[in-house]
Amino acid sequence: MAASARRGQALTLEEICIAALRLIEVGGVEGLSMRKLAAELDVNPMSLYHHVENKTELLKQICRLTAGTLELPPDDGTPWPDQLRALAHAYRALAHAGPSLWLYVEQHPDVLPEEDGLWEVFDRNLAAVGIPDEQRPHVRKALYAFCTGFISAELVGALDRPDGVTDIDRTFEVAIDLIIAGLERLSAQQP
Amino acid sequence: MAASARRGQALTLEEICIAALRLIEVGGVEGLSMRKLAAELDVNPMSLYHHVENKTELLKQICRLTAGTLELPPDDGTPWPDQLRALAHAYRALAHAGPSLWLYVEQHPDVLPEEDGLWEVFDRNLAAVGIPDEQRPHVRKALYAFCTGFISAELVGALDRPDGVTDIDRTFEVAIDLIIAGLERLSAQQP
DNA sequence: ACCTGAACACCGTTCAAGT
DNA sequence: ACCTGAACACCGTTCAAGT
Repeated sequence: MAASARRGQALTLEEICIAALRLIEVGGVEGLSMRKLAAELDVNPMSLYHHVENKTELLKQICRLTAGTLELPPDDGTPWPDQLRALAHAYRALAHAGPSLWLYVEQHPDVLPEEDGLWEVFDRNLAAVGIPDEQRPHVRKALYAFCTGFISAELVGALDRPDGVTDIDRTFEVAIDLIIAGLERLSAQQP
Repeated sequence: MAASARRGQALTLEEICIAALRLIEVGGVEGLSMRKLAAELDVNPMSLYHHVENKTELLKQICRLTAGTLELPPDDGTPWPDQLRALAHAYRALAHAGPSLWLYVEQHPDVLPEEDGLWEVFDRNLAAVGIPDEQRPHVRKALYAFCTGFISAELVGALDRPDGVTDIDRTFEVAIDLIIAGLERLSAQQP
């Protein structure tokens, strides 16, 4: 009674990841269970452990897979405000493509090896702004925090409530404008 | 075989909440279980359900309890940048007092009835900045998102990594400065 | 009114046994 | 090499029975 007993083909890691992603986007990360996943694949729950160390390791794999699809703005001569805007939009688009998983990554940043590309884009553009070296790591982290903070607040519904204003895309633009304005002002203050 | 069988006194809601808070700060919200909580109180797990509807309702109670301790800056004549700074620091202090619970609230904003006081402080000060009515809801949400975003990123450790810079308090100040600078610039652009 | 034990429907994961 | 069933140690919660 081998694989062919329950299913035609052998189980693959890719197959597992795809099914897991489907389950996650339906029921959230906390709605994913190894047993449900196995049922989805018509397989014994324990078979999964031949392809994946454990549940958190599976999640890590999936997170890295989707994080790799982030489209970073290239290092052409584009003015820094446009590059920062582009990065913010790309990040938000990625979040909207898989909200549950994105929220999981936000709370477990250690699942990603290091978001090198992201920091590079920030640094390159902060240099263009004219932020002094000493301040750059701080500003870089502030930008990161602002960006993830907005998206996270949006995804969990924290921005739905205080009023009837529902144009969240507009709010995002205003938020970006605010940051850019702040950077411009810091820039103007530099010698 | 009543209460006196296992414990001297009757079980109270307050007692349950305190024990739950202790467990949460030791092992995180996901480390809290009704069964462990009961063990901590030396009580049958099912006894808890006489004082609390279920686990999520218990969490809601605890969240509301601690959220009530946020110290909002009063509506005296203090200049708006100072008031916003004070609010940011109060919010961060609350988060640091109970990181796990704070992160839980951040991902489940519906556990709090409505953060009225918070929005009032924002609005009052944005009026002082001179932000036009039409933009105010957007800017208000942006400020909220930035503030929670920073604290959340800090708590989960997302700001530890990119470099050796560890003075996170300084980073927080820089982030606030950046926002204030942005608001000042918007303010200057108003007629 | 408050507490309890047994039970149900779930988890993740280990381990020995199968092909 | 890959799959499986039984088992272990956990969950939250219901329900009928106890005082």
